[in-house]
Amino acid sequence: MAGSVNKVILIGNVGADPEIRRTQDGRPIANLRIATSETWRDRNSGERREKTEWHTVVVFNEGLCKVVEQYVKKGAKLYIEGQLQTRKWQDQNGNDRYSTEVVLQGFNSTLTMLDGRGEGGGASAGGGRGSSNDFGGGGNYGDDYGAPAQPSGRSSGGGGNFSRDLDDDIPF
Amino acid sequence: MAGSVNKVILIGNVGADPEIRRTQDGRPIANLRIATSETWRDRNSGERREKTEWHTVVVFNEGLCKVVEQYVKKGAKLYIEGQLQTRKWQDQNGNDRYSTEVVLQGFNSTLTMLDGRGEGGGASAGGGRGSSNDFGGGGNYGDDYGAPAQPSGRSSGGGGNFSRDLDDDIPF
Amino acid sequence: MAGSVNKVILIGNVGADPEIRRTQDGRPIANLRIATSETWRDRNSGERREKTEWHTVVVFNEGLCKVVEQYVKKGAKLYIEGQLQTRKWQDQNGNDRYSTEVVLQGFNSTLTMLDGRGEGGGASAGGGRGSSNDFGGGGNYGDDYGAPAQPSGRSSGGGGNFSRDLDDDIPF
Amino acid sequence: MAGSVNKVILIGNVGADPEIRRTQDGRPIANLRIATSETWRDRNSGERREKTEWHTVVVFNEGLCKVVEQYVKKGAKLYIEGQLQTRKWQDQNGNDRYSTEVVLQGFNSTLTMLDGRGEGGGASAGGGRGSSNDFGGGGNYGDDYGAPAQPSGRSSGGGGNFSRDLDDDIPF
DNA sequence: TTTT
DNA sequence: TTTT
Repeated sequence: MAGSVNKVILIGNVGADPEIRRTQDGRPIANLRIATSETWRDRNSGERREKTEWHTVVVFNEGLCKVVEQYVKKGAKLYIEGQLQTRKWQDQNGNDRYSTEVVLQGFNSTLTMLDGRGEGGGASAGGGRGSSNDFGGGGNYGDDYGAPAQPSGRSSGGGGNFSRDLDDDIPF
Repeated sequence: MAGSVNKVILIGNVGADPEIRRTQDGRPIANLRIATSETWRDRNSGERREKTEWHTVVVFNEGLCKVVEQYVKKGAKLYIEGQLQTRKWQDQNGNDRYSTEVVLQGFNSTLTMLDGRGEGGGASAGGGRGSSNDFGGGGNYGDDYGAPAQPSGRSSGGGGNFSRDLDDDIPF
Repeated sequence: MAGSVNKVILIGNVGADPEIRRTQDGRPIANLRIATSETWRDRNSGERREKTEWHTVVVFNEGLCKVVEQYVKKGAKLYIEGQLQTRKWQDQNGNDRYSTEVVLQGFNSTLTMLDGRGEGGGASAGGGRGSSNDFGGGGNYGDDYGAPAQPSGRSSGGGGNFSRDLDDDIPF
Repeated sequence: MAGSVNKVILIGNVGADPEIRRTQDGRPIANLRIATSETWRDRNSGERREKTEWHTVVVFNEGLCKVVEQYVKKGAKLYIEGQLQTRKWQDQNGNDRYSTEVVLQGFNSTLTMLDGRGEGGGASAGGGRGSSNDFGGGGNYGDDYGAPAQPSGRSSGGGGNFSRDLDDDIPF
């Protein structure tokens, strides 16, 4: 469809240390659970109330996976920009089930660490691909094909085909 | 949780005429299905490929429900700003199921019509509250409590007019 | 114009303690300077480079001004959601000058503190309107007319409690 | 600075046919003026009011420049995702002046056509670089280094260094 | 200078 | 399962 946009922006905390898995051809995939929550005061009782929402985030982007692997731990506060994607899968009874995830893949995805935790080294989001950008720990991690928007010194993406052929391996 | 953000931005087309339902106390709730899609050329085969993603959007906001009721039809192109929310429910076998929806509710939700279709009347998004803003059909529909951000003639929550007549007092 | 969107999202640090000023009729206006920056490695020299961008943020929203006044200090990390606005003014020689600012005003503006600093009390963003929501310090501060998007205990603009007790009625 | 975000999202109409200029080494730069506007009903007078905001958008991204060159005309409705950037320049009297622009450059920039105008051909956003994606007219144009987020068939960016050494050539 |  |  011409002219469509599918964007999710989250700021929240990671509920558990991320799981990193690998495809058959060696590409990493990171799974995160991120909590966002809202607090308000009930207009009748005056009590403070809170509601927490849990989001499943799946990182296909190689550079961002490295960042996740190296720096993201349980409790980390993250800024995430990705897309909504609903996967269809079958449960053990053969019934269709659907899981909706926030997917970080491709050029418009971002993951940024918002607290100091896990920093220190030389995180490389675009990393390992020769001319890639080397973002500092806790920086703004562009995706594998990405280059930061800035006046000079842009890197180009690496090659390689990508196949998300393991959808069914990642139940909700 | 302090400092969390949960935001979804979609631009897409409505797959069917919206359903409007009502709560026991008469509030409207609109359900929409919105499609976003991406087109790309396969880097191996060179074929053009497309992937469509369907999103369930639930509008709790009364003003936005009115807009949906009056103007949104199958095929309409919309800009949506809402939140991710996952509901737990039981299927007929008593098994837990989860559905993730884009919810439009509260102050940070928006629904804007991006094509001319369905316009014409005097849609009132803030409607029914006396001093509310009356957005024209196809305009930018704030929520029930919303006021457009602009320099003059702004309405405040409880009353009183606002005039940003001091623009010149705030040099760069 | 039908169907337009004007949105700025910033995460950055406050460069100096905010200035709060008041209009003749007593409304507060807060001015903030926020820095965002990007780091990358120059693809030729291999050097690490950084570019910092400074943004002027003007908060017209009363509730958010209170938050700024009470909690935001130099160095604070903020999430800001506002609109771009360009003001015309005259310099001392009578020449037209333009300044572009990120304006927080009206229903679609947000300011959220992303670090623990300056928190503690009972910041009230929706404040001063009786039934308003009372967000805790460091919470997600809706605007003056705002209510958090959540299933129950929502306040509506003019009155009446809201209960999304029909969750189960809206299967996927 | 670790963990910063600088993002502008606009939906608006193009005020005039875009200007495309070229750097000394042949790279295109497109300048657009985009209008967003808001309509509301004055809460005192009941009159309908409107305020239009004009934005200067500068496209450094080669792929997006091609799209602009081929498809974007006066009146077109666009979705833009870019960054805020303030340039310093000197006026004819040698005084410092500042212009703030929405810059489309690097991995997190997008330009999408929201109306049917100008469509038809085989717009190529990533185009002309071998393995690039070929988005259809009116599609979602990723940037030069970008690939659409989708399960398979991703393309990588081309090479080449980029230098925005012509800042001063683009006064407001 | 756009658009409705 | 996070965080305040």
